[in-house]
Amino acid sequence: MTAQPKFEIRKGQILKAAERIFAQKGYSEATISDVAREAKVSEATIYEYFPSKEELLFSIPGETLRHSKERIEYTLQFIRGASNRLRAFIYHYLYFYDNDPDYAAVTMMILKQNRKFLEEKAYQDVREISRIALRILQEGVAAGEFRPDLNPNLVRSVILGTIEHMLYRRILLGKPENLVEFTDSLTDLIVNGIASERSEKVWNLQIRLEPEAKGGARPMESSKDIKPVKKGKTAS
Amino acid sequence: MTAQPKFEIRKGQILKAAERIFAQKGYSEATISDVAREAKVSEATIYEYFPSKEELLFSIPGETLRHSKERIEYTLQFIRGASNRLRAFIYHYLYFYDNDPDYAAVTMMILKQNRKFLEEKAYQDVREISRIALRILQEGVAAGEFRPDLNPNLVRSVILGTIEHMLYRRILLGKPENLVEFTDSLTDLIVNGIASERSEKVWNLQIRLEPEAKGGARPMESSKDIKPVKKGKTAS
Amino acid sequence: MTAQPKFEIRKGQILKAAERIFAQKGYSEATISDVAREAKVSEATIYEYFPSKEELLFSIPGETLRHSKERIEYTLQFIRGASNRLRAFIYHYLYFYDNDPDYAAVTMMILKQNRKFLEEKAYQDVREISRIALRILQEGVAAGEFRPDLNPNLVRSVILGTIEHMLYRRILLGKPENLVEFTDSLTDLIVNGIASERSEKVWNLQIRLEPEAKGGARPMESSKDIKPVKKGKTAS
Amino acid sequence: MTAQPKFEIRKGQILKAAERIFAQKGYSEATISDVAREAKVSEATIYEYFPSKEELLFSIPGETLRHSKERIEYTLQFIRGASNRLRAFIYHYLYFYDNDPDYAAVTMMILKQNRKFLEEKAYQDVREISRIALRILQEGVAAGEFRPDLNPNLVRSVILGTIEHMLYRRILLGKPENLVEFTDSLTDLIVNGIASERSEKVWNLQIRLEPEAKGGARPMESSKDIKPVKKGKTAS
DNA sequence: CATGAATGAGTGTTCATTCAT
DNA sequence: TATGAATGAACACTCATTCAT
Repeated sequence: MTAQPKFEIRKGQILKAAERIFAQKGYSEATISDVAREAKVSEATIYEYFPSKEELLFSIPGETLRHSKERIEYTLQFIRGASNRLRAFIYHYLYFYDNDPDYAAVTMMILKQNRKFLEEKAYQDVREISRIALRILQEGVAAGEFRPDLNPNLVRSVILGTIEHMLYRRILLGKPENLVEFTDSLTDLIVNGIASERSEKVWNLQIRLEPEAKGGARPMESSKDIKPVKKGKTAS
Repeated sequence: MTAQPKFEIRKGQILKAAERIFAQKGYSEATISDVAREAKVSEATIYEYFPSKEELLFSIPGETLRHSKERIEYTLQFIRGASNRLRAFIYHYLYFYDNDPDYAAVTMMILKQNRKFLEEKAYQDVREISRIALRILQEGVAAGEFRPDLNPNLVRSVILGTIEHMLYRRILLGKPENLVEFTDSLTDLIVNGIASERSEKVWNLQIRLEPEAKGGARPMESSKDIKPVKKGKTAS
Repeated sequence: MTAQPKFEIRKGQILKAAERIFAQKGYSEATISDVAREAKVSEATIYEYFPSKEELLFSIPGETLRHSKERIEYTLQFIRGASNRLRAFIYHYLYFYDNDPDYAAVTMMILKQNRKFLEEKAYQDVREISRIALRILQEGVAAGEFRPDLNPNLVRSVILGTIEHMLYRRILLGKPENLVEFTDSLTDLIVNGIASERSEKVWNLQIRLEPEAKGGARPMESSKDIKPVKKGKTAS
Repeated sequence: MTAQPKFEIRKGQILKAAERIFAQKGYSEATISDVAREAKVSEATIYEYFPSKEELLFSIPGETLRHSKERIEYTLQFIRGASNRLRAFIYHYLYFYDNDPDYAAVTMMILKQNRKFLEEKAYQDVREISRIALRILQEGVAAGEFRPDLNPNLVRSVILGTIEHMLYRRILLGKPENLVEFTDSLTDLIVNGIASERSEKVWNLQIRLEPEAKGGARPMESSKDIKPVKKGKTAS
C-alpha cells in the first residue's frame, strides 16, 4: 500500500505545495521558488521529482482525477434511472471540487486554459468522466426517460458548463460556499426545464394516461423531501 | 464620425493585433514584441498607447463589450415573453463570440482567469450583461411563465455556463464551428428540460385545459419555424 | 538689450524649467518630458533650442556664472586689504548660491560630478572665479598680510571647500537657510584660525613691537561693527 | 576567521568590481553588465547577492566606513590636546581616501549626491565620523585650547569641506596624488589661520607671559619637527 | 538524497532623439 | 516655429534550470 514510501511522500508534499501556490498566484506568476518555500524543500529538490515546472503542473490532477472517475463509476453501478444517475454524476462532480478548493482553482483557472494539457495523460481521465455523462444521457434517451430528439452533447455542455460556471464564481467571488447543495436543483432543472405549470398537470395525466412513464418527477419530489433546497439560497 | 482619427486608428490597430496574438499564444507566452510585429509598429509605440502589457490586455474588451450590451438591450425592447427574451439573449451572447473567435479566446482563456480584471471597468459590462439574463428570468417567474420556485442565479449559471462551455470546446477543439445554431435547442432545453414525452401532451392539454397558459410553447414553436435547428448537429 | 527676443525668451524659459527639474530629480532621473512639461513646450521644441539633454544641462550655468564672475571682479576693484578682499569674495560666492537654490543644486549635485563639464566653456568661468581667490591669497602673501609660507592652493581649497560643504548641507538637509550670514565668521576663521587667546595679545604686541603690521584684525573688527554675526548662530 | 567563506568572498568580489566600475563610469552610466564582467560572474549572480543596482551601490561603503570610524576612535584614545586630536582626525580622514581612490570616487561623486543614501544605514557611520570632529572641536573649546566663540559646526564644515574639495580635485584632475601629506599644513592652517607674523611672536610671548597657556603651539612645532611639510608643495 | 550556487535566455519598459507636417 | 508621432537602443531584473558537492 505504501510503495516507495519516502519518495512518494516527498512527491505528494511537493505536489500539494504546488497546488496551493498555483491556486493562489496562478501558474505564470508562481515561481518554483514559491513552491519550494511552501514545500519546505530546495528548488533543486523539486527538479529531482519533476522534470519541469509544466510537468509539475500537469501532475497535480493525477490521483485525484483517477479517484474521482472510479468513484463515480463505482456509485453508478448501483443506481437505476437516467435522472437518478445524472443526479449522482452531478453530485460527485460538485463534491470533488467542493472538497478541494485548491484543486478546483488549478483545474478551472489554469489547466482548462492550457492547450498542452489536452495531450497529457491526465486529460484522458477528464474526457472519460465527460463520457460518463454522455453515456448516461444516451441511456436515458434509449430508455425513453429523456426526449428522443435530445442532443446529448449539448446537454453534457449544460451539465458541465453549469457546474464549472458555479465553480468559477466560487473561486473568484468566494460564493456560494457549498456547491453540493445544488445537486438537486440543478438536476431537476435539467430534467424538467424552467417552464411553469407543467409538472403537476403532466404528472396527473401521466398517471392516468401514461402509467409506464417514469419521468423525472418522482426523483425530484423525493429528493426535495429528503434534502430540501434551503429557501432563499441563491446559486451564487 | 472620425474623431481623433490617427490616434484612434492606431490604437485599434494595436488592439486588434494584441487580440490576435494573445488569442494565439496566451497572455504570458505572448510578448510585446510579438504584438508589435503583428501590429507593424515598434514596441515603444505600443507603450505610447497603452501603459503596460496588462492594460493592453484589459483594453481588448472595451468597445466590443459595450456594443454587445447595447445591442442586447436594444433587441430586448421589442420582444415579449420570457422564453423568447431568453432566446434572444442566448442568440446574441452566442452571436458575438461566434463572430470574433479571437475575442472569444481572449475572454474565455485569459480574462476570465484574471483576478485583476474583476476590478476593471470593462468587467462592469460583463456583470451588466449577466444581470440582463437574471432580469429576464425574474420577469419570467413574475409573469408565471417560469416556475415560481426557480432559482434565477442557478439558471443564469446554466445559461452562461453552457454557452461558455461550448465556447471552450470550440476554442480548444475547433468544433462546433457555428454556435448560433444552438440558440433554439439550448433555449428549448432550458425551458423544457430533458424529460421525455411532455411537450405533445402539454400542448394538447394547454389547448384544452389551460387556455390562458402562456408557457414556453408558442415562442418555441414559432422560433422553430423561423430558424429550425439543423438536424443531426451536435453540441460539440 | 532684447536681441532676438522671442528666441531668447523661449530659451530662457526652457533653461529655467530644466534648472528646476534637474535640481529636483537629478540629471539621470529627470526626463526631457519632465522639462517639457515644466516649460510648457513640447519635447521636440526643446531640441529646437538645445542639441541634447546634456547640452541643456551644460547650458544652465551660462549667464549666471558669467555675471557672478563679473560682479566679484567689479566689487574687488574697490576693496583694499587681502582679508577684506577675501571677505568680499566669500560674500559673493555665498550670495550667488543663496539666491538661487535650484542653480546651487544643479551645480553642486550634478555638474560637479560630471567629468565632461570640465571641457565645457562654462567651466572656464568656474576656474577663473577660483583663480580670483588664488590671486587674492597670493597678493595677501606678497603684501605681508598673510603668512609667507602659506600654500595658496590649500587655502583656496579651504575657502571653496567650506562653502561648498555648507551648500551641500543646505541642499540635502535644508539648513542653514541663510549662508551669507556666515561671511564674517568664515573669513575670520580662515584669517585667524581657531587657536585661542592670540588676537588680543597679538594686537598688543603689534602696537608696541610691530607698528607696521596691518594684520587681519581691523577688517574683522570693522566688519563685526557693520554686520555682526548673530550670536548663537551655528554653521549648520 | 573565515565565516561563511564562499558567500562573503563572492560578495566582496562583486562589491569591489562595482566600486571600480562605478568609480570609473558613474552610477547611471555603469551597467550591471559592466559590473558582472568586471567581477567575472554573470549578471544574474549579482542579483543573488544584492537585490538591486541601487542596493549594490549603497553596500559599497559598508565595512570600509565602519573600519574608518573605529580606527579613528581607537587612535584618538591615545591623543591629548585638541589640535593634536584634530590633526589625527584629519590624517585618518585623508588616509582612508588616499588608499582607496575608487572608494573615494564612489563616495564623493555618487553617494554624496544621492538623497536616498541619507536614509541608508551606512550613512549613520558618516554622521558619526562627522560627529567625532565636532566633539574634538567642542572639547578644544572647553579646554580653552580653541577660541570660546568658535562655531563648531562651521569649523567642521571647514575641515570636511576642505578635505572633500581636495578629494574632488584629485578625482577629477588627478592631483595632488598624495593627500595625507597635507595633514599638517591643513591642521596648522585651521588652528592658526593665515594671518601673518603671529606664530613666532605669540610663542615667545606665551612662553614668557602666559606660562600656563597650552595653545596650539607645541603640537604644531613638534609635528613640524617630526613630519615637516615639504616646502613648495601646493594644495592642488 | 538534497542543495547551494550559478547562469542563460529572455522581457517589459524607458527615453532621448528624430522628422514630417 | 512648434509638435505629434514614432522608434532604436538599452537595461534592470527574473526565473527555470543545471550541476558539483
